[in-house]
Amino acid sequence: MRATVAAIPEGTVATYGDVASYAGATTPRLIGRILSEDGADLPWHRVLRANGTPAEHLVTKQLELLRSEGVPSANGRVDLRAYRWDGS
DNA sequence: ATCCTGACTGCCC
DNA sequence: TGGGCAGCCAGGA
Repeated sequence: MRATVAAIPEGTVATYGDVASYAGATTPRLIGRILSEDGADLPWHRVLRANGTPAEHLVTKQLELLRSEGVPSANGRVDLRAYRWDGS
């Protein structure tokens, strides 16, 4: 699972649901939980919610990091249609 | 064993 | 568009 998150290409993002699916996690919540505990060394900033917005606590920092990677965040959220990770 | 909480999602008004 | 509701997993009190 941690490997899955780490595999997310730069300049790309994925939803908790996606990561959960690719990583074999049974529920998205598990992803958030793991990330909050073991996500320190992972590109967690590339993981967003289903609507393209990051979690309240991270909004600022996450969008900043993404922006520096080439992922334009419009109006506090990312354009999933264009930057969503396809899983490969 | 039970209850609460949390970086979530999808479905249904 | 926006809000409510029920599943989900793990760890701590």
